Amino acid sequence: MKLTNKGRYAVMAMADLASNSNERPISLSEISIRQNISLAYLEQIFIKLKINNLVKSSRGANGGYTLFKPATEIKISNIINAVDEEVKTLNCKKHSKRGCNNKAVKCITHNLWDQLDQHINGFFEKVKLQDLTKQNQK
Amino acid sequence: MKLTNKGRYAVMAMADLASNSNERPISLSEISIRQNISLAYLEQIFIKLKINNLVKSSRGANGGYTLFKPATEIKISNIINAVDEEVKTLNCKKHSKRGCNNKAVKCITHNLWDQLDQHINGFFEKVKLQDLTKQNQK
DNA sequence: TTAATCCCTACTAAAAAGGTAGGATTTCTC
DNA sequence: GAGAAATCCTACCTTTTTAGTAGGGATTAA
Ligand code: FES
Ligand code: FES
Repeated sequence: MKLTNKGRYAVMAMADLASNSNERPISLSEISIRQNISLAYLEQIFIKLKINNLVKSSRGANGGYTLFKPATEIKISNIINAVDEEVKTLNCKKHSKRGCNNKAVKCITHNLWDQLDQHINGFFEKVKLQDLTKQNQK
Repeated sequence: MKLTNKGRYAVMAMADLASNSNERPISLSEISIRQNISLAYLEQIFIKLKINNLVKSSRGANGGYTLFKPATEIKISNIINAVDEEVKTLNCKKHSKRGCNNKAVKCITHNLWDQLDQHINGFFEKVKLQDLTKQNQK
């Protein structure tokens, strides 16, 4: 399973966007400063967020990014998946009959990882971006 | 967060041990063949399992490993932790006041990762090695 | 026209993962 | 006592992934 800075940064940046936007686009340099993430790295992350229809961009001076849809409709899982950080706990291909280690049968721990997978993804499905905005932080 | 082959192998090997032992010690070469894991790599894993009192060893011919305590009393979290695969989703030090990125305050996503952490670790705490033995596989 | 901004591609340094290699030590069995 | 089977121990290595950096190009508001 993977969960690294890229995924964390993506969620941080989206939360920043959701917290600070009031219609106007937010530039990456703003986010870079507020969240202390390198601008060039942010750019790479936002390309993926854009491709996945989580944000839209406006170019040129005073440009920046805005959420593509309301923060109530964006799941954390959408963000994580967008930046290629799928939560993958299984070692084998999920929809194959074969197990890991090239065996013909699923291994003894397969069910465990499968359940964990559902457990984690269920969590990411439940939480919305809205839940992370300043307004909702206690 | 980390969850890689090492942790998976450790759980697999422990499940193998729990499934196949009838008092006599099980050698790593047996496990290596059954689970298709390199012997030398298994050795490294078992050193850690031993240090953490999850297995005990008997050296010499006919030696091998046995569970240190009943499979009903070994949690998956014990195994994962033993091989240094702690589930760590937070970027910052948990018990510090400082946030990630060296900020003085916890970041906007901190609570999310903290909850995820508890979610996953709760799962690993609930499941016992016994649940993975052949007898319990449907 | 200029500055701010997104867009795009390529490269790279450092760390982690996933082992391999080689030998030393212990203990059972013949 | 010799050999074989096993654990123990340390060092090294290769590949992949992570986490960026660098350098420019295209677009647009003022
Ligand atoms: S993880 Fe699916 S078969 Fe081992
Ligand atoms: S993850 Fe704890 S402060 Fe950001």
